[in-house]
Amino acid sequence: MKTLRLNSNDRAVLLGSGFFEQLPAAASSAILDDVVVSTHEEHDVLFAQGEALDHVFFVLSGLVRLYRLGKDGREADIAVFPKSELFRESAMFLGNRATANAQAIETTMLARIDSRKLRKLAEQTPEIADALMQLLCRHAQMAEDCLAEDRLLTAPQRVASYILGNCPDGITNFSFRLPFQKNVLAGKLGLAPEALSRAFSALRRSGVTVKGRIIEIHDRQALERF
Amino acid sequence: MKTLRLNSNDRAVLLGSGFFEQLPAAASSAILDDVVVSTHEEHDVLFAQGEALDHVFFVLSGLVRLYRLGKDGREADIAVFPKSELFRESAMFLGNRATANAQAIETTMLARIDSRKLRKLAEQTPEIADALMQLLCRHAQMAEDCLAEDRLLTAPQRVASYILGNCPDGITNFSFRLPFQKNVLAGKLGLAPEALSRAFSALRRSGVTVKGRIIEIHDRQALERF
DNA sequence: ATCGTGGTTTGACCTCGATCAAATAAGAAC
DNA sequence: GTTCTTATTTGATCGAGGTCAAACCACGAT
Repeated sequence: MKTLRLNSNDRAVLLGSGFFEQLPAAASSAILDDVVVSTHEEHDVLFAQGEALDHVFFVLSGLVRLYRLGKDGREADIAVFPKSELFRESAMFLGNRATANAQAIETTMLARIDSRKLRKLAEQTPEIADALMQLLCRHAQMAEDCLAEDRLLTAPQRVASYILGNCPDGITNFSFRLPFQKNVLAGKLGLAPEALSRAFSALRRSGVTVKGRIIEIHDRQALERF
Repeated sequence: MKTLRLNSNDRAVLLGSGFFEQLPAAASSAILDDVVVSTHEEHDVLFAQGEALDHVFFVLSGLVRLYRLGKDGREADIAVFPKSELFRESAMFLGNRATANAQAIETTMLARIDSRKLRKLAEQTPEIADALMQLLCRHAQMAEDCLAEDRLLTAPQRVASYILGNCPDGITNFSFRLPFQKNVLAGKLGLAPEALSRAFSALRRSGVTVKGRIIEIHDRQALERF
């Protein structure tokens, strides 16, 4: 891990993200004032469950996986954060302790925002508090969705749901490229890689074609029915 | 469902809860100013997925279950809220739409706080914003915990974890009464009632005794190892 | 005490997905 | 291209839980 200062490109990425977009420029500047950037190699562990965390993280580039360890060593993914996502904002309000491990899935650059300072700024700036609350809700919502899907859907249904989430409404024919390895998708969906593979092949008869990372849909209806 | 005004007893319950406790009296009063109380019978549906929701709810008495429906009609519990819990605060920031169904598990009284107003007050009062953020984090955390447990633990382990969560640290011998039917506990843990029953009997050999709603633990260590 | 009703347990069976092992494909480096 | 390495797929097996049915039990109503 190397740490650097924020350059103007990084700054642009930050300001263009969902979180900062809705803030007045002054508020953003105040937050970004003393931000530090750190770089991480694939597989690097960013922090571990239980550690003290005094930053909130923003993914400038790369991909981060949040996961917990079972006592037998198995891993369960909680979330995957792509470029432009802010994460671990909730630690700020829960004693600054990490409740999960985080790992760089690929070469990753993070912006680190001092959490104490951010919290203080949130107290003084209603817009920041509001943006934080929206972010917290979004993340809570994602966890809730995930929980519901785990409990209600079979593996092929979860995969279908993931595909549909990446396919604009109303279109029947569509194709897109997975933003990460199938490996990672499997983890995100709470499946073993083998199960994901089998799920894809089960979806083949509903008009889903998989070539490497490219997913093609030929019949949206069929997927929705699945 | 009948609606009433807030009486002084209700008010005491509200003010004694984790959320209001940390607020200055003036802030609490402002929030509670035009709160309405509604009463619900066992099994009443409070709201359904997708409905517009312009209140945040507080459980004055009783028990509420939050759940989603699968397209085959199966239900998956997202959370169970006991007396003194505030819930659906996240809808406030996500377009005031319910993302799940809610049902009274037993006779229940709810205080309904106007969400638009609460959001406005949060903008003006940093303490309220802060309390809301803490609440959001707690709920996000619960969902995350739940997801991790679902993915990492077997049924008996989840039950053990639930029991341990109700047992003070450091004590080896302990007993408590379930705050609801086994039925409900099963749902909360993502299990069929039969599976819960079998889990309990699997834990018997680790020193757990179940008599009706009373759970007795005779060997904390054994439970932790499970 | 008796009856009923609804919660809980037990048994039998079956499905889904985890796991292990092995075969393939797909990149990356040369 | 060739080779090495790492992803992905496929096959075979197994176990955790879901589901259905039936027995059991508790407790309130009569």
